[in-house]
Amino acid sequence: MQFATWNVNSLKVRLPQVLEWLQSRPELTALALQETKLEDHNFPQADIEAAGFHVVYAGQKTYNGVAIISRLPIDDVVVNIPGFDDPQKRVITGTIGGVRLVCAYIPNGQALDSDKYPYKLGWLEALITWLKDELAQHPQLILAGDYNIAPEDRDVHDIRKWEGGVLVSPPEREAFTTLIGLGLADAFRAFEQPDKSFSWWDYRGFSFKKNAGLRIDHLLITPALSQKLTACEIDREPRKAERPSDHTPVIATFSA
DNA sequence: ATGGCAGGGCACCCCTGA
Repeated sequence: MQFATWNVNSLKVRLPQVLEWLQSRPELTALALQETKLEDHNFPQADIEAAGFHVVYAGQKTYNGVAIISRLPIDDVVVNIPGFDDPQKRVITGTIGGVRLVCAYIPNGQALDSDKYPYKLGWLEALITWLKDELAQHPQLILAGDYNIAPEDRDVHDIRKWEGGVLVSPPEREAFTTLIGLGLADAFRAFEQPDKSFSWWDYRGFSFKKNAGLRIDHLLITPALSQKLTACEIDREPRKAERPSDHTPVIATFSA
């Protein structure tokens, strides 16, 4: 079993790359997508199903939007965070092969003095509250997505350029630590990894070429899945494509 | 310190991203 997360920054633009990537990874069970930027009536469900996949999605115009593409059926689908009134489409959850997969696009926050920053912190609080319930019901759970949080300084190419801003602020990192405190593990850090491993690079200033990136896309997993975890990697290849997303996929592999 | 790139809406300049 293999699960991945990828912020595609517009599925309309990236659909061919996503299908090509899925075909290049026949062992992948399911892929969590963020920033589809498509209203549901424009979602390319038929194209994805024609390629042999199951798919569920929840989107809106211009911003946000999430989806799960899977080789196995997707059951018990929930959109957004139950009990949290949010007009933005940022979460979709389903059960795939006995694994509860939560696909989340955590708010960016924009700036510490922006209204979007308290929205981000409140959003994280609501996610954590709801996740406690989900975890009680699903021993095998993955919180996959674009967290918009670089958990540690080693997840930032140059902390001096980012400190004092969103993605690295202490309250956000504390929310990440709270998630770990629920018993979740950062699948990527379960293994020794190369220094300067990132999942996002700015489009500007040749950031990818300079590897001036951040690690903000994560797969947090429950103890029952940690026992089965055999690998976790960031696939940098899609970032080299023409018209790439600024994010690249993160993949976790589990033994049966 | 600033802007730089990309996508989308909408109607070409603005918003947002990270």
